[in-house]
Amino acid sequence: MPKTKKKNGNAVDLRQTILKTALILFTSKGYFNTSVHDIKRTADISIGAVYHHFKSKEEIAKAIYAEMLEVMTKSMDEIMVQYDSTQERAKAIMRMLFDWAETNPAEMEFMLHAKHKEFMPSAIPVCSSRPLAMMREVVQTGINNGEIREMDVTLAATCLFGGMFRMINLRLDGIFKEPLPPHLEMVWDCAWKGVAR
Amino acid sequence: MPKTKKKNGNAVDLRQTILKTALILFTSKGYFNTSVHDIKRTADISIGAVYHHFKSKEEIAKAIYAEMLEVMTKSMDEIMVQYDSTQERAKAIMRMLFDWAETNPAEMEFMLHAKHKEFMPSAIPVCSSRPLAMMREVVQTGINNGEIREMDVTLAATCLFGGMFRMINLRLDGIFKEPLPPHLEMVWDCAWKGVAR
DNA sequence: GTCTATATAGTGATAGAC
DNA sequence: GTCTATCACTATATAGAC
Repeated sequence: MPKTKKKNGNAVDLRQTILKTALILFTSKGYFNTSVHDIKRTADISIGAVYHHFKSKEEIAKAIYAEMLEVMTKSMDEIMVQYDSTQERAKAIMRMLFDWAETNPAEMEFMLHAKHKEFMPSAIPVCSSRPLAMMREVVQTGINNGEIREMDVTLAATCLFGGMFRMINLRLDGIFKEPLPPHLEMVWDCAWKGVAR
Repeated sequence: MPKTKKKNGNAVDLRQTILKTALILFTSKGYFNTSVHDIKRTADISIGAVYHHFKSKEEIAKAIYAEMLEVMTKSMDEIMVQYDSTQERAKAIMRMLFDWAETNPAEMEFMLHAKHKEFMPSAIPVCSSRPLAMMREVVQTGINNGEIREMDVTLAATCLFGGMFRMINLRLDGIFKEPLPPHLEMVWDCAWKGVAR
């Protein structure tokens, strides 16, 4: 029975433990209200372990961000393959994000609600990220093929998805008390009516 | 010629200078990236002066917040008096906020974009504030009198104003490059089509 | 009411034993 | 690879002179 030095039981990948713990603290208390000592304490590990896996607190946040962006991009890609029309694609995106808000609230909070610029000045803004760009592309395609009215892409994308983003924020903040997925049809209907030709 | 001890020229109301300086720094660098020494330095006053007028850094933020909430409430009240229908009222609200985003970007940024809970844990959330409540009331009235489709108020309000809020955020972040007011008609049209009966 | 100087506490990060 | 102990620094806030 090989001995490792950790006092924790299952520290196969301490890295993931740190990321998970940090995410929870960052989203519940905020990045700046979370010290590395908080992370260490909550994860029940030493500060040396934290700094062995990440060179700084900011790097932890950046790792969370990058991982989440990758997952989102992958899901978007699948939607693009699975559906053809802008209407179907946009609705599938909305469904996916509503679902995630329920199943991965912390991740969603961190991606959609956090002010990344303030603690990860070097990271690319969410707005310029691949997933968001894909959403605009979906809308642009819709404008080109006549599914969506002629107008500025950014404006159209914002009108189409703005209500959804805000619903998610309200939900994550605990203002909206009910799970989002059952309201998909209604929110989608309002959004699509607004921009459809 | 009466002598005062300040080294600054026009420190009639140093309090306002502090608030204005703090607002700019809070919105440009973020609350946590702004130290009281930053405020002191930028406003070219002493730290003693700051702490004479405000008992803590958080109190400065709370003062900004309260002042801004009051102004917004007042403007909302005027809109309620000036217009009768939900359609007119909601559109007037949108116009007002679009205008403010251009004329008072820092104030708007602070009100709509900042994560108040993280640095003013005791302040009431924007969502529960008077102005936001009034927006929901406008929508509720619209549902009652048939201007807006039958549905959950929060949901309707979010669908109606969600696009607008997001446009403002994009604009304040510098993602959307053009002034918002000229786009009012388009955004309003999308929003209203979505929820109108 | 405004100033300078300082107390106090906690932060991000490192050193070096094991 | 994980630990403990500690550094260097910066932050908020206070004390007390003027």
